[in-house]
Amino acid sequence: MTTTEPAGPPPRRGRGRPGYDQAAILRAAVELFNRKGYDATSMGDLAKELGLTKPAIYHHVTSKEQLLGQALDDALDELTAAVTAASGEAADRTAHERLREVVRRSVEVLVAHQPAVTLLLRVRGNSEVELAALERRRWLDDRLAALVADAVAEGALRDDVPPTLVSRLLFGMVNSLVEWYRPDGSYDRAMVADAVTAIAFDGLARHAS
Amino acid sequence: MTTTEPAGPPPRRGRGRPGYDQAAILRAAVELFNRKGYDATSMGDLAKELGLTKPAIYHHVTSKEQLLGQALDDALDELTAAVTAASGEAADRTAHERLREVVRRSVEVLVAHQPAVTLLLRVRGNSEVELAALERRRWLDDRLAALVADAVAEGALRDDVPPTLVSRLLFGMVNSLVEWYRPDGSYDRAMVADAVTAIAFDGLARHAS
DNA sequence: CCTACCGATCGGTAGG
DNA sequence: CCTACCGATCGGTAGG
Repeated sequence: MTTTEPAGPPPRRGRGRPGYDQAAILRAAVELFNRKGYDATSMGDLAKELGLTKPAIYHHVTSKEQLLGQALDDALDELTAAVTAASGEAADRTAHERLREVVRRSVEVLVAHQPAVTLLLRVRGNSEVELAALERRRWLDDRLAALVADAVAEGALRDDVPPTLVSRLLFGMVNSLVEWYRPDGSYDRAMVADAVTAIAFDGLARHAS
Repeated sequence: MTTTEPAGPPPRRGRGRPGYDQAAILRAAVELFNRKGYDATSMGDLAKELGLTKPAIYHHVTSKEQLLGQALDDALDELTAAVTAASGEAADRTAHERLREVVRRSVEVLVAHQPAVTLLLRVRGNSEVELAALERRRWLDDRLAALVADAVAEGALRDDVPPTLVSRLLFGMVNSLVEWYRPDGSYDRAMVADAVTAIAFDGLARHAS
């Protein structure tokens, strides 16, 4: 991880002019891409946001698409780590246990890396970069669907709904976090992870217990 | 409702040239907006899709933004009807019953009007048209959250998760349908509505019964 | 000579 | 419904 300073004026380095590094530009770009949409955001918008000129941005970055690609790779790396950490090395744990852990870890990644994941979930496949991201995302979806299928086969989950449908609805709920979650809002990370897990596995209805 | 002909070559009207009407152009536009994103779709793309020239499109349509606004209004009208039909006229039904019906009706609207609703769910607020749509959408979200709160207060739903959080996760799951549902796919409308309702209220876990 | 930038403008394309 | 265009703005780069 790079140092994550709070947003604000560019840090002064040495006695030169204020300077941004690649990471700071990427953060600002992702924030803008999410607020306005990738295509609706111009490099001029990004420059204005940073208080730079457009050419100054190209001193740090090779293209708009590269910024997108890096954000998507960040999100995909985190999600892949979450899925492989929880779903790999079966043996000693049931599919049901691994699925619960994947859900919890996914929520944590969504919350911790919300901007990048939000961008990922909106990708349409309009370029090579986007198509590559969609392919990695499909791989993740397949892993998750397989895990759900295992948990159903194991007898831990209801079998009156097709596993692929269960998987889509479950991770549809998880992914919907990016639409409203705000790190400074009323709910902290653990609370959201608990709520998602509880509702997904036990339902909204009041418990019989 | 206008006549909904299957997609295909433009219908011949009388002895003139092949002609599109506003509704046909709107359908094609919404399909493109969803496939590539609104901003990434040019009016030239739409013209090519329809086999027309760009100016020919402007014979039927006043602006790109107007096409967006009409699609968003369609989606919002349908969703508003679903919510008011199910949640209004309380008296004889519990909040829990009304909530279940809203969920079911919402799923049906999403499936029946998927292209327009998909567009709605991706709106970022980049223009007056989009801001107006977001405002109507917020009104719907508030109605849904109130209904969930009533059902919790009634004792029908679990009270260990804040009602606003429950509402967001529940309709996050419902709305995620637009990301993958295909009318020609393996699941029909009723099956999806049943699955969503069952999973949402009773959870993924196998029943004790 | 480096870094971090600027004013101006490139070739193309947007909506209309 | 087309050919022929407009004002503006796009992502990206020139020299200094």
